[in-house]
Amino acid sequence: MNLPPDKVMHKLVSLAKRRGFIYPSSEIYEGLSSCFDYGPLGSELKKNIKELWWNTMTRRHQNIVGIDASILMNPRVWEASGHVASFNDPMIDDRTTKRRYRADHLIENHIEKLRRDGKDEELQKVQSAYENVASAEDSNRALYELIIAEKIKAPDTGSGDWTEVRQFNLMFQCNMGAVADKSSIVYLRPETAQGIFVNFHNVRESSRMRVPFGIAQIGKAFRNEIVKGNFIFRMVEFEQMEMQYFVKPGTQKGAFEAWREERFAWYSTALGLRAEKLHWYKHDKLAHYADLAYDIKYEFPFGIEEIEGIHSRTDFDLKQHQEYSGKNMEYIDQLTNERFIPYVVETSAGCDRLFLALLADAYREDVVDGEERVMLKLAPKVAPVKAAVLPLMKKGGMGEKAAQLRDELSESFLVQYDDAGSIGKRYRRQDEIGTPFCITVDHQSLEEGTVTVRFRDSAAQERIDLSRVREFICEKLV
RNA sequence: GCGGGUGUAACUCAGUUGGUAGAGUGUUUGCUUCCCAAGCAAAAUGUCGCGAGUUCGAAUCUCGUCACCCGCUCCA
Repeated sequence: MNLPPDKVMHKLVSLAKRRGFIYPSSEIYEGLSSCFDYGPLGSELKKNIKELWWNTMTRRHQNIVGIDASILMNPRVWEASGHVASFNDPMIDDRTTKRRYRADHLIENHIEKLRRDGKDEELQKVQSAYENVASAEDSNRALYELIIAEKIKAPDTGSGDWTEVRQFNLMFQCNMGAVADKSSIVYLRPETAQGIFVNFHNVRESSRMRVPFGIAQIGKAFRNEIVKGNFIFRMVEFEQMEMQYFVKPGTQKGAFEAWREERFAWYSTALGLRAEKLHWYKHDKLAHYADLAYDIKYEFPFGIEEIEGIHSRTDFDLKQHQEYSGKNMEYIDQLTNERFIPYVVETSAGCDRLFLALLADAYREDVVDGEERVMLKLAPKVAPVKAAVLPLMKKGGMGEKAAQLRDELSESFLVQYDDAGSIGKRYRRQDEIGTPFCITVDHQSLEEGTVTVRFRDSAAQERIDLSRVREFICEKLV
C-alpha cells in the first residue's frame, strides 16, 4: 500500500514513540533540538545493527580489527585533520529573498563563471583575491568585501542584498578541567576516523597487521548543524560505524571498488533493504582529502539521502599527522623493503540513519482477513524482538506452559510474553513492532507437545514440535 | 539562523463571541472467547508546550520563549 511520503514520516515518528523505539530527548523539559533517546525496542534494534556491522567487518575479514577510541582527543588532532581551519562554514544571507548561501561557494561559482566566459584578466584578479582570504586577519570580512566588490549575485535568484558573512563552527567546543581558559579547550570529535588514524601504528604493531589491513570503529560523533531535522536523520549527536582500510599507494582504486561492492551488498542482501530504494551517488566536487568518493543513498520518505560514504582518502590524514605530530607515519614493507605512507579507503556509515532507513523500509500497512494492520517488515536478524510467546487462553494450564517456553527461549534471544486481550490483538501488537514469529500455546500443545508458529509477513501458521522452537527461530536468524 | 506552519491524555484530534477540558484508539483489571484489532463491565492518565501580560475570570486575546514539521545550506 502506497502512502504519501510526509504521512509516512509522521506515522513513523508516532509509532516510534508509542512503542518505545525513539523518544524526544529530555522530553519533560521540552526536549532538546535534534536530540533523541532510543527506547527499549529502539536500543535493541540499534544494538542489532551495530553487532551485524561489527561482525561483518571484523569477523569476516581476518585483516580488520576494531578499536574504541576516546571521544575527546588532543585538540592538535583537529588542527592536523583540517577541522579547526575548515570545518566551519562562512554563511551569508540575502535579505530580500531570505535565502542562505555559503559565502565561499558564491565566490567559487563566480570564478567558474569568469573562466567559462574567458575573462582571464578578471579571473586572475578575483582568484588571487580569493586566495588571500585565507591569510586575511578577518576572513569573513574579506569574503564579504570580495562579494560586494565583485557585485556577486545569488546564482538562483539574481538578488544580492547581502548581510555580513557569519561563521558557523561545526565542532562542539568544551573545556577540559575545572578551570575554563583558552588552553583548556577540547572538542567533541566531529568524526570517529581520526581516532583510527592516530592509532595507526599502535594497532598495526599490537595486532601484527600488514598492509592491506583495516581498523573498524563504532562510536559517537558530534556536529553543530546549521540545519537540523528530519527526525533522527540529522542529529547533532550521532553514531558512526567507520572502517579505514590502509593500502599500498597505487592499489587504492582496486580496494575502493571491492569495498563499494561489498558495502552495497550488505544493505541489500544482509539487511534486506529494498534494492530499488538504494542509490549510488558519485561526488563530483571532492573534499580536500579525497581522490574518489561515492555515497550509498537510501530513498527516504523525505528524499534520497546518504547513509554511507565510501571515500578514497589518499594519504592525506596520515601525512598530516606525521607533519603535526612529528612522528613517522610510514609503513615499512619488510618483504620489499619499501617505505610509504599508506593510502586509505574509508567506509563510513551512519548508524542512526541506517536505523531510520530500516524503519522506513519496513513500515507497511496492509489488510489481513479484511482488517487493516500496521507492520514493520524487519528482517528477523534486525528485529528487536525475535518471537512472542502467547497462550491462546489464560486458563487450562496454557499460561504456565507458555511461560516455561518463554524462559527457555529467553536464554537465546529477546522474546516477549503476552496474555492480554484476544489472540488477534496480540498478533497485531507484535506485527507493529516487527516481531517475525509468534509462538502460540493451545490445548493441543498440552496434549501432544506441539505449538503453532504464526508468521508476521503472511499471517500463515505452521505447527511444530515444542522441542524444535528454539532451533526453528535460530535458523531464521542467519 | 531566516520565512511559513503546528503545539490540548500514551497516539490521532475536537473544544463555539474568553466562564476552571472532551472523543476515538491505546493502556490496566475482571468476565467471556480454541487463532487474527470481537463482546460485556470497571479504572487510570492533562500545570491545554513553558513564562509573563490583559481580565473578576485565559486552552481561547497579547508578548516572549522552547520544541516539532515544511523550505534555504551542509554532511554520517
